Amino acid sequence: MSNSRPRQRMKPCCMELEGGIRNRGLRMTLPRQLVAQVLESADGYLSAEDIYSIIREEYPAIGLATVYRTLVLLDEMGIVNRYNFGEGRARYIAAEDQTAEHHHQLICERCYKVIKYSDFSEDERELYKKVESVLSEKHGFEIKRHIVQFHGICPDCRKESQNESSNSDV
Amino acid sequence: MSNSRPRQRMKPCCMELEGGIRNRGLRMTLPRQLVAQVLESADGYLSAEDIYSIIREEYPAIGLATVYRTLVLLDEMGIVNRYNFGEGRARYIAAEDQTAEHHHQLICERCYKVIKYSDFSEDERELYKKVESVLSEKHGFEIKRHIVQFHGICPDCRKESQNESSNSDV
DNA sequence: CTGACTGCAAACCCTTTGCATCATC
DNA sequence: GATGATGCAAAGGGTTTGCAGTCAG
Repeated sequence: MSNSRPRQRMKPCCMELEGGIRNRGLRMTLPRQLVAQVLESADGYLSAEDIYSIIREEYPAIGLATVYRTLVLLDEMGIVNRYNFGEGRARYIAAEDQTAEHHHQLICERCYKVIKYSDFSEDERELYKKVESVLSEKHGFEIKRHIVQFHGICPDCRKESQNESSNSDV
Repeated sequence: MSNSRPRQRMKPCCMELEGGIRNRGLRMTLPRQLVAQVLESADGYLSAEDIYSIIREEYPAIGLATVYRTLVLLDEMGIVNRYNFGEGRARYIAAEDQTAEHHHQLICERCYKVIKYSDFSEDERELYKKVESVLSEKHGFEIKRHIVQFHGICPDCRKESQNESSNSDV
C-alpha cells in the first residue's frame, strides 16, 4: 500500500545544482531540480508550502517531506538562504540574489509582506563590511552573512487601520 | 478536576507594566508581573520555556500557556521584543534595552549562542537612521524597528569542527 | 459580583523522521 | 544491482485555543 503515486524521472538540466550535488557524492533527482528551479525563477521569498504547491501543479507525485529535505540540503550547500520573518514558518530565496545582488528587507508586521531592496549606498556597503570585520575580530566569530530587516507597517495595512478607527492615537 | 494547582495572589510592584495594562482596561495579575520581571532582570534572550522554568521554581502554579499569552500581550504593548534566531523558537528580551540601549546581534549558526552588542560607531548610528527615513519615504512604510544580525560560527564551535577534522578545507 | 484571566489539555501548524519502495549511479 | 532518495504517514516541538474554574476590580 504505497505506490499510489508513481515516482517520476529526472529531466536533464540545472548545471549549477549538479556540481554541488555530485561533489558531495549525492544523486541528482527530479525533486531536487524542481525545488532549485522554482526558487531560481521566483521573485520573492517562498515558504516550503509555496514551493510544494507550485511543484505540485505539474508534478503531483512529489511529496512535501521531500521539499523540506531538499531545502535543508540546498541551504547547507549555500544554494538557497533561509529567512525567518516571524510568521512561524521559514521562507527561502535563491542564494544568487544573496551574493551577487545582496539585499535587505522591509517587513510588514501585520501581513508579513516582504519588500527586498538592494540599492544600497556606497556608505552602507562599506559600513557593513567594516562592522563585520570589527565584530569578527573582537568576538572571534567566523561571520558568514548578515541580516538587516526593517520592521513596520506597510501602506496597505496602514490604510486599513485608519479605516477601522478614525480617532487614531495608538 | 481542575484545582490541583491553587492560583496565587498578585504582589504589588511593577509600576511600569501597570500603566500599559490599566490603559488598556486589562487586569494586573501575578503571572503578568512575573513574566515582565523575569525579562527585565534577564541579561540575554529568553525563550518562552526559559521564562516558564524560571517562574516555575518559585511559582509552580503558573502555566506555560499563560506565559505565552502574556508574551503576546507584552509584545503588543511594546514592553518586550520578540526575536527569531532560526532555532525554531522565539526569544524575548525586555524592550528597554531595545530603545535606550539598542543592540544588534552576533549569532552562532551551530549552537545558537547569541552575543548582543551596542557599541556602535557614530557612523553606524547615523546610517541606520538615514536608511530608515529613506526607506520609509520610498516605500510608504511606517518603520518601527530594525533588526541587524551577523550570522556565523562562534569560537567554541570553530574549535570543535577543527578537532573533528584536522584536514579542514570546508 | 462580573467578566477578565488562568491552568489544563487538546488542538494546531510547521517540520522532521521511520520505513518500505523506487531509481540513480 | 547497491544504496541513496522518495512518498507516505506518524511523530515531534513550539505555540495557540477551548473550557471551566478563579480572581481582580
